[in-house]
Amino acid sequence: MLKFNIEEKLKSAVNSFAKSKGIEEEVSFTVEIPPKNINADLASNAAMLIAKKLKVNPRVIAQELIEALQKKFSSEIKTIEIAGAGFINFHFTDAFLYGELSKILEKKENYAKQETSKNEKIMVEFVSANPTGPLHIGHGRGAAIGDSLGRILKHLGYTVVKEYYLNDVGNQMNVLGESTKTRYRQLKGENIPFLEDGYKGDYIKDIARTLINEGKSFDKIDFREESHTRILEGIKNDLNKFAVTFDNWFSESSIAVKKDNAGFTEVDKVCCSLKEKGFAYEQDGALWLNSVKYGDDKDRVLKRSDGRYTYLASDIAYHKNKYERQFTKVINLWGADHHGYVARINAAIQMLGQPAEALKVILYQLVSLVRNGVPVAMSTRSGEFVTLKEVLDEVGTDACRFFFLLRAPDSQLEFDLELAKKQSSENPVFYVQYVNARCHSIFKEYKDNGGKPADFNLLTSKEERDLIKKLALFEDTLLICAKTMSPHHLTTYLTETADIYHRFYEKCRVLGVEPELTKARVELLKAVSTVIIKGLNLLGVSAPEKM
RNA sequence: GCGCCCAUAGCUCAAUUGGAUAGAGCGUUUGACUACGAAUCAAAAGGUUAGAGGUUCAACUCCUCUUGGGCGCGCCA
Repeated sequence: MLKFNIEEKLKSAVNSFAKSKGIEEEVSFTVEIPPKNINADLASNAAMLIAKKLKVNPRVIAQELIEALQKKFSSEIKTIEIAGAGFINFHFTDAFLYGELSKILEKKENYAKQETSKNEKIMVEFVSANPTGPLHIGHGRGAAIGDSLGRILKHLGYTVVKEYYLNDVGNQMNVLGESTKTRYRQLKGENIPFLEDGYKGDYIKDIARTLINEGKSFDKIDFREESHTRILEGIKNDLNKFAVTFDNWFSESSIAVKKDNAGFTEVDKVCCSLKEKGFAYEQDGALWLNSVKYGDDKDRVLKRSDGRYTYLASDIAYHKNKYERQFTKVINLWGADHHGYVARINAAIQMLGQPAEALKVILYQLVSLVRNGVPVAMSTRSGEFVTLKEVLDEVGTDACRFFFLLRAPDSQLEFDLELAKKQSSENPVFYVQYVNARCHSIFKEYKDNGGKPADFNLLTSKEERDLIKKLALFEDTLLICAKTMSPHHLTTYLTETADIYHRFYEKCRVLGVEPELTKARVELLKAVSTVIIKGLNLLGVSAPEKM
């Protein structure tokens, strides 16, 4: 992991030092930003780890290491010192920090783009909610995480495709059609019972009502198709409102229904091939996947004894298709309730000849919805759920996305509807957006009357230095997000940056001081604004100039 | 019963993946608008990181057990 673009260089220097001491294996030391109370820009535990291997006093090793590093990094690092049990603390030269600032100003919204790893092609598959009902609040969390992760990876220079897998075949679609049909007849006055396993949500009634209003005759209506199309349209509208975009919509029917010239679907073919390779076998009239072989608890059915394929069979064919499209890394975002499914899909992709690392399933814990402290059940079938749209209408896209991206996917998220409404003016998203608004009102007032370029050497206060350092960490933050597959580090980073900015703003006047200082500070603000706008953009949050 | 995830300030959550005195927001208390936006800032209070052991120079982080919660265990999707 890079730290101020310098960590890698430091690491190799330390490793060659270790080698000169007779240590052959890599020393896995860290270079980190020290806690706030430590007066240093970077810190490393390298000496402690080397000393341990050599069984000598860490502070002695630290002293030798410092001498070796000092010469090598004189342009970036001003001083190095020993602290505590043997930590090595680094202080940057001003020139190094101003260089980072110039880089942001020069590259603007392309700042932090990476040149490496261009040949890696990543797919992020997320949401993929069944088109049997509107998106609810849980889907929203997956949507926010997947979309932002995709944006971040794209910004880092990877080729990224964000995809939605549409489960548009299977029994559920028939149930959906029947549900609408029954509602239609009921609305027409027929006294018939509703289906026991039907979809009970009001949206079904709405569709039925619309169909009645459109006046088509009953026999001519394809209830299944009409329901599917309308619900999908609603899903697309909600995602659009939520600033979530997809590069591709992949339909299950293209692998499970569509046949080739010989009359086989992709699902047929992949099952057949698994069987040939010995990964699947017949038993009790069904076809089983030998997923135990790759660590699953038990084998899984691919094809039922009645001849119908299971969902898993489709999913394997789908993943085969993904790799045929040359993705080197496939990321799936699933709700935590699907975790039992991870082992079998992992097994399956290995049977397809992929290394285990080619698939990464990110499980996000479900959103537990609370209204005035009372838990609200969320089931598409019970019809008793809160839709994403409802929440968006209440709290807005920016607040909703920021809120979802504030926490790690692993943490369970409690979403109190009443609280979310109240947060309209206290939500941390405004705290970050306010930074950009403040910058822009200064830009509006400022008049650049030419002259010499800005002199960053005038930016000497602690507040300015802290701000520059934080800006220079933007790139690291994105890399951490990519490494941990979670955008929430960026959300935290932006909040911290906003905090440092607001403190700077309080202490340092920009307008009305010496013209040269004003000029330098305006440039600093341009860099702040660039990073804040880009950061918010990667989260899918707007950065208005006026609020 | 078996498996996965989680437990951190009154509440909601962080902690750069093993580092130095565990941090934010909300809430509470006290102060700051006659210069760039007070959607802000300054300060205070709040912790045995669920509990007990273990590994380590160093544990919120890794291992074991206990307790408490969420979820999953179908020829459903």
